[in-house]
Amino acid sequence: MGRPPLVDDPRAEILREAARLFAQKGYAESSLNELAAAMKYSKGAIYNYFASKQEIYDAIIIATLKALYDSAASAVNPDDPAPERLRQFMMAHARCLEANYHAFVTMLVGYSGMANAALKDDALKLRDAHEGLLRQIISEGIADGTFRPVDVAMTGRAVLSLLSWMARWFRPDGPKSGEEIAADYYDLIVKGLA
Amino acid sequence: MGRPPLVDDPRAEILREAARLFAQKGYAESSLNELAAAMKYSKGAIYNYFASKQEIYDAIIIATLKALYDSAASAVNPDDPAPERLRQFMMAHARCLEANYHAFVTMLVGYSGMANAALKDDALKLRDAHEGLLRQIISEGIADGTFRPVDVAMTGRAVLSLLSWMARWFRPDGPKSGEEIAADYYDLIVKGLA
DNA sequence: GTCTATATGGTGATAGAC
DNA sequence: GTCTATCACCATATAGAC
Repeated sequence: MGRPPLVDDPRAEILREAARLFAQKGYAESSLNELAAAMKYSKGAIYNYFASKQEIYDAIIIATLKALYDSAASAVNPDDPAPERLRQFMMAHARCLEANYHAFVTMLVGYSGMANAALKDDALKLRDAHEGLLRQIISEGIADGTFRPVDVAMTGRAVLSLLSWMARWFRPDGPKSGEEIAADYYDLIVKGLA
Repeated sequence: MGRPPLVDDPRAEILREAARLFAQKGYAESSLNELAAAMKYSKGAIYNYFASKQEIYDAIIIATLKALYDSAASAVNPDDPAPERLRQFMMAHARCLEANYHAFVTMLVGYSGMANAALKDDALKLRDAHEGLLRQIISEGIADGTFRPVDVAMTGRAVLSLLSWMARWFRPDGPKSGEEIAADYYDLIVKGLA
């Protein structure tokens, strides 16, 4: 039998470290030399787990989108009224961003070309599923009269804009937690400014 | 006397074409060969107007931030009530994004490292001035009772999140103009969802 | 001012020993 | 599975003719 890996789960470790690096410097600006140095691996070892640099990036994006959708889907309780479900959706997003901070930043700031067509398709499906969940909440809120008759697509995009942009300015060691910020945003979007 | 330039304003032309390229592929993924080819210039000619690729990027960011601040400052009429000024601010942002679409995308998606420390400082000052303008509108709206007593910094960030994220999904040839979207967002943020 | 040709360095990826 | 050594390539940037 072969020699055991140096660490428990090399693939996961590589993805974690790569996300940290990509978030800091951007995808193209990060070299595999840096990645190898940061995790005390050699370039050769990395290529034993991933066929290319692009494959590492793709894996980060897919895993993060999947985590985002799963967190939203499991946080939203279908039996609750629409406003409460919207709150659950937003809180889950913020929690997920906080838990996968570097991956979210990578997704926001990095070059967004996915090489593998099948994976790109998966990514789009996950994003659509996630946004679809949100739109359904808004639609049902309008249908039962708890929300004003707003444009569903536009309003969904507004909610996702607030949450997505968090990756740009949020800091894990900042004064407010992700959930606190999501709660503030929920209040603002539901009650409005006036 | 020397030979005249091939085009009227080579520097501006280079910046325009570079923004288009950076927006499409990202900063690091774009090469000066591509840039030169796209504008039927040679690499050597470009280096006559900019000392480095980084200098081109920096110039795009500074010019865009300046245009954004100027457009907001000149659109907001100090004599109008806070809600109307907020509307003016948001509409100006959307107009500016539409008019400088590729530069806004470059600013959003590109690698954000500015090499020149002085320029980086300028960029931060412009951004702060722009955000300060927005916060003042919100503050005065709260002070005179037209807005609820919300957290000013948080609310300002929310408004800028909506507008900034537009660079990610807005398409100049899409069904709605920038101003129409800004108007929708204004309604949502002022009236709320409920 | 514009071009072609070139210097220089670092990148992603591979080969092959252990 | 991990490493070192190396390849082939393409990038930014420069030099110098016109």
